[in-house]
Amino acid sequence: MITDARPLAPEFVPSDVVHRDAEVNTLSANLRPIIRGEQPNPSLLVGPSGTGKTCIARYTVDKLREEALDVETPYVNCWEDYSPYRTLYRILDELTRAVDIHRTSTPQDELVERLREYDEAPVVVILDEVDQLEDKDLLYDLFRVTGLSMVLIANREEALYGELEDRLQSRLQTASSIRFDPYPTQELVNILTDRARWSLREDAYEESQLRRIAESAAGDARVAIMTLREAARYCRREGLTQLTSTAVDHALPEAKAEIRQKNVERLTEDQQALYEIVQEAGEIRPAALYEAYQNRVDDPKTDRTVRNYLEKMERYNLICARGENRGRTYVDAQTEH
DNA sequence: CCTCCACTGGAAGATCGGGAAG
DNA sequence: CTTCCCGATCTTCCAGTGGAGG
Repeated sequence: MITDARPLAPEFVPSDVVHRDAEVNTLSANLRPIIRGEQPNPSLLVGPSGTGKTCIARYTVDKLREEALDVETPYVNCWEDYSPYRTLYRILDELTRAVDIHRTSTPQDELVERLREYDEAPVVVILDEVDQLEDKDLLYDLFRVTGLSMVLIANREEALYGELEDRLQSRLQTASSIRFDPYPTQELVNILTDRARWSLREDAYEESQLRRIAESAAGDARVAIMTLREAARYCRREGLTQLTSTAVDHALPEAKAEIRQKNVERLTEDQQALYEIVQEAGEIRPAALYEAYQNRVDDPKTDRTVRNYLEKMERYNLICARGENRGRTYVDAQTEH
């Protein structure tokens, strides 16, 4: 029943976007100075996950490239490349293919210097999940590179601004921020209809099934599309030719589990042990957690290191830290409501 | 009110691994 | 080969926070 799986992939950018005209237009207008050879102010796309920020950023930047031929548009996901060094490396890698940059032994300052020297074309960097960047000073360096402009993407504006120093804050004042809200159900249905039309056999789905998916996705397009994909896979496994209600029911928890599983796999052995303990306990106090951890692994790290792990796992949305100081407990994000 | 103490998280320094330079 | 230098990771140290209990 699947004719083309690509439109169901998380990173797919459609050649035409729906329901985000205003956002696209604002972002296009922000970037327009590039065509005249001027440097645009940074743009800041803010909103919860699955509201189309990444998609619209990539889409708009691609359009810009069609109009102004020599624009480079490197994309960095700061969740994956969270250290300043890796972010810089990724940008340069996309710009120059980084042939002679070796993973270590090239100091960070030199990477910045190379970015400054790059003058072949104006550069628009998309920094996705920029609130996950652990050292925001890098933004300041990037702001000062002439010929480089930025599209910043963050879940919550406060999370970003809260950590910034004054000099960065004042720089970001000039940024125009574009707010993304969760999709209403009908818009999700339309998005799903497009994806289904591009990727599934025509007679394989009905709008009522897509609507069920849209309703359960709570405004999150990523969850909706992943659910559709899981449902289609389920049908293929079971040899069904039609998207059924059973398939949709199966798909929703599976889509969520898949997102979770991806995050767990990225953890180290120690971190996975911690995650298991929290998962088994449901809710656990710090001292008990550390004690259980010491018993579980052969060569336990110090408690301070464990706190760094927990912070990281919280950013991955695997666990939640509830309360402060003495009242702190760690909760499995899955059972947390 | 005050003191205790479990807990947090910043800062600085040690150590590791890998590539470059000598 | 050794030495040097880098980022990444982990440890050590510690000031700060706020709830519990005198």
